[in-house]
Amino acid sequence: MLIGEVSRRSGVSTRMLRHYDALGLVTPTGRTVGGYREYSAQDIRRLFHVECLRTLGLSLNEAKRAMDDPDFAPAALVGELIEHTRARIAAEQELLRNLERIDAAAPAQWGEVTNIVALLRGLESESGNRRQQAVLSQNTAAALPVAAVAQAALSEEDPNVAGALRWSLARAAGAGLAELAVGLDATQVQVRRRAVLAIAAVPTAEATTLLRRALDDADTTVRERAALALGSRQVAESIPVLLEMIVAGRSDVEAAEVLGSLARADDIVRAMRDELDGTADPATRLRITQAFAEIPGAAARAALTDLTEDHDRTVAATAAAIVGARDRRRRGKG
Amino acid sequence: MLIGEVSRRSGVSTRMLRHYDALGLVTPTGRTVGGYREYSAQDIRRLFHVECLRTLGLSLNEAKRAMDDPDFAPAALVGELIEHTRARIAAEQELLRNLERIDAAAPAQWGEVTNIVALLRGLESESGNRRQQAVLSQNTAAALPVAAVAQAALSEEDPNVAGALRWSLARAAGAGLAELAVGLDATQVQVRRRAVLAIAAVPTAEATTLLRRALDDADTTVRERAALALGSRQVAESIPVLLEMIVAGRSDVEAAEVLGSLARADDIVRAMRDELDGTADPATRLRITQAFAEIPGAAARAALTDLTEDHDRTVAATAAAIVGARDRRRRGKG
DNA sequence: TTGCTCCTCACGTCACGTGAGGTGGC
DNA sequence: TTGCTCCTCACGTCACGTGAGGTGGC
Repeated sequence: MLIGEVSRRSGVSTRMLRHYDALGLVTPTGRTVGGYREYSAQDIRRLFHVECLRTLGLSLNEAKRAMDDPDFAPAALVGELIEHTRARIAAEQELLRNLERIDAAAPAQWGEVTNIVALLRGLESESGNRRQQAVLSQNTAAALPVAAVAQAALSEEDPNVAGALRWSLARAAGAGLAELAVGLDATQVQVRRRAVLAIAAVPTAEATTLLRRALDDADTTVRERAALALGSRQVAESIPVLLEMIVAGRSDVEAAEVLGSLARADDIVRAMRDELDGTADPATRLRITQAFAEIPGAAARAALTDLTEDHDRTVAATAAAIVGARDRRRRGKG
Repeated sequence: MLIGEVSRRSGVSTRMLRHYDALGLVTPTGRTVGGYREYSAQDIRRLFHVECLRTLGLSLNEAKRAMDDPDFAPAALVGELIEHTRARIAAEQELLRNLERIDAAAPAQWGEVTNIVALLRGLESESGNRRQQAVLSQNTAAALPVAAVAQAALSEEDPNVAGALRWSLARAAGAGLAELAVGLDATQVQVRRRAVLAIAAVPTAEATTLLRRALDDADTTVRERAALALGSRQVAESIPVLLEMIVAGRSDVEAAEVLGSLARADDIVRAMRDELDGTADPATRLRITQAFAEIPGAAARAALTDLTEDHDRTVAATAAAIVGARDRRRRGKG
């Protein structure tokens, strides 16, 4: 069979058939009188062997060795090919992720692309300083790969870097919330805690909705972070958790401050008086008493006046001091 | 900054820095009196841009265009890069699957590898003939990528090719059963039907265990195929389904034959008499009567003798004919 | 004689590595 | 003077594509 027909049947170009001949990979057994290459059935079979090995990723030289060297066993090379292929796939998938993030950021110029790539690479750095710098050096106006930043915020262990990431997301005005929402459903508590902190920094209605969901979280810290954020947003559902914090003495000062900022003072005072009646522990009663200082209005004042006659002398003294301070403040204003 | 320091800081070889210079990609702004390349801060920044674009998979020429041509927008090229990357990943994953199948077949020589690749490619052919040929041309002694063959058997629509695949798997003496077992749990009925047929062809105890499971399948065909196979293996659990087949008139001849081959004749006869008493449909009663012909032993003979006096004249005549035939056979033997 | 197929030789591609042979500044 | 760095020129790698210029068989 002449080279043209071999090429047509095998799909290998005549150029490559001559090249295989030159390498000694597939040498036609004969030549015609005119000097044309003449391939035997055996040659064709050898050619198909070569093409088969090439589809597995062997180079021409490796294929030659595999076919000519009887000691060159397949097992080792196949194992190596598998390993290399896996590594290539992993690298390509990493590249694809980055490309998709760039695509999502919709950069208008190549300069922005460079910035995004620098950020993505920075976020993957081992050094906390580098990660920090990568986030902080972002241009405010530039396109941001929000999904990547959000995912980084969910897995960032360094508190400083995490803070920078939250700040960056907060500026993105709600973009990236979808990724953070996924973090709220994570099995790992740490991820949920990071998620609630990051969402709390986003000043949008969607963020508020997500924070409401976090109020039911199994983890106390997640619930309390959500409550503090919701309280600052004047969401009444946060009140029970905030009261719980005061009772338990966990971030009770912050919780009291947030409670005080909530508009529905009467409800809160009622709930706090219930808590007060329900416990005998002096430390708890004192914390609740101190929390009254943050609540404005007549109801809180009435509660404090009652407390000045409390049987616990420390509570009574504290209540008296707060009432005195309130009176002075009022007089100062008036 | 001289070329050596630039190279050390950027990780780009001096060779490539000169190459970038030659291409006009990154040209150092100045030269020293001695003719040394001198890179400015601006040049270095440009170099980092180039390297960033290269990590995205841009060629040097594309990077040059991206940086120099202000009309060359990123969106289109990034989209293209994403598409190409996806295509490459898909191709690499296909390659990986094949490599793993070859690895699992543990070929000792490259010739076997070629055979396996030819088989794998043949199985993926559009033409039924080619697929058929690929299976049949397998050397009996050669290493077989059983997993691939099993998966092909589960999805093969051409009945001839499917038969060849089952035959090939049956010879593999139980290898590939794990993949076929997965097919038994498929949501698609067709896959489960193919799975039970393929498993039925495998003459091992593990196959029998799997067939028992198939007796509970939601699909009638799957159950009946399992029952026929189990009956031939003398598994009594198949009896109810086989009886059901006779009653319903589905493959009742085969079912009766299998029932007859089962050793526990008395139990079967009792079950069949129960079925007979429970139905008034003449066609069903006739089929059951005919099925008695396949059951050896005294119990079947007694049942037939009773049936010669059945109020249905066709049933009575059939029973009489079978009893007559049995007597002749016995006399012939004696 | 006209197409067609085949031949050899050789350059181009792409992103480099690796010399050879020579020079400049400490 | 001795290292060290830098210079240019150029070949090699890998798997090809694409000619140029020429020949053989129908």
